Amino acid sequence: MASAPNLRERTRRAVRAEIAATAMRLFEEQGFDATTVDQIAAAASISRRSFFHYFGTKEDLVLGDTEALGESVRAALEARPAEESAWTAIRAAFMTLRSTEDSADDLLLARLHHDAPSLRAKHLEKHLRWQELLAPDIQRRLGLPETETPDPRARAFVAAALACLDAALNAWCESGGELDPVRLFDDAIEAIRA
Amino acid sequence: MASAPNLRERTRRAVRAEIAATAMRLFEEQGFDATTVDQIAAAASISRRSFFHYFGTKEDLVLGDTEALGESVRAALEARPAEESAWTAIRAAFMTLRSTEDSADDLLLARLHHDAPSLRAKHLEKHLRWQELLAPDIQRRLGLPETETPDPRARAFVAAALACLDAALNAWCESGGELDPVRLFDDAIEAIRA
DNA sequence: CAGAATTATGCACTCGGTGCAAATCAATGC
DNA sequence: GCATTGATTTGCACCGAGTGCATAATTCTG
Repeated sequence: MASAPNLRERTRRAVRAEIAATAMRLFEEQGFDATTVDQIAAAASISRRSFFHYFGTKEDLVLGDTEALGESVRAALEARPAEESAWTAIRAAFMTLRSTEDSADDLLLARLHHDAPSLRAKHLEKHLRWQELLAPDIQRRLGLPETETPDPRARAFVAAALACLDAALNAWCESGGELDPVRLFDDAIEAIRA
Repeated sequence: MASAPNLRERTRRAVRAEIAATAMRLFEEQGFDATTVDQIAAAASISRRSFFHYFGTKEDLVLGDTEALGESVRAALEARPAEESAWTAIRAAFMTLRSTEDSADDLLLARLHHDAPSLRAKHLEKHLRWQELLAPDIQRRLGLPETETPDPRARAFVAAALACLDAALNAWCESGGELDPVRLFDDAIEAIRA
């Protein structure tokens, strides 16, 4: 579906994919910070300037399309029945993320996040963005009145849920993929609410 | 206390304070991102290179000493009675932060945080650091066994508490200092645990 | 006051990122 | 098939945050 609109779009996607692949190879070899954009561009046979036409920042290479993913989570959240509690609804919405990820190279991504401060920073900023996206629906489910700017309680709720998600994924990676991420997530929530 | 050990230390502190003051003035006038380090250095009658001897990054000007503050919170947390629950203990530890802050220019700081993405990023990284600092004590209070690397549940707990703190302070700032930050914080916790 | 230790400064450099203008190349109408 | 149009590629010059290094100025110590 939507495979070949025209040559332009096809090559654009292909080039983008190859840049990302090349970059990941380099990151794996030398680490994220030690790899420069010039190296990536050279390895992908592209000019430095063109690289920045495909990816706005170096971090974008490893942190996919934040906005699109956030929107999909929001859609999943709002698709849940209205009577569902905030926790069960957001839990279900997060579950939709699992399908897209391939556990094979997820460990690599996690390892990158570990030693690259700039990556962690952008990752957290992504969460801030999601916070704004998911807060309105959660606000409804918490029984709070609608407001122009999200209620701090809704914001805190979403941030806490994201914190549980991060902690779970982090522990899952540190275990080398052994532990069950869903179980870790549920345990984290349990710890907070107890 | 510890006022004048020698001239070196005294001038150092004085210069540092004046750099910070000058910078805040410029930030207030032009915004954080629009103010360059060269401007700050020039306005403080100091060389650009010397600026970086006083502050490692531009963000450090507005985000005080992360490590020291984190340590003080950790000390406050560990000073709480061992039987106290994780929530009440961490709440009490956070309260010790209130005394140091002067509500007058806190609103300015919050406004800076708002339109400066790099500041928000560093702020969140600070929280990550605190997470590691506070997790061990919380882990004990949650009745979890000791581990070398913190239990994800403890990490999630601390992150959630920090999220509540941030949401509360954020709402407090947006209200122009009208709302009660403690009340906001407690309400945020309540929303999560309900 | 002389020598050791800090601190201040200038300089050159790296790296991420952006604006601009010229060149290249695909899509479209004729 | 060809010219025009519009997007893409590229090079170039530039900026701003940091860093390493060597030198000069200054404070502390004997």
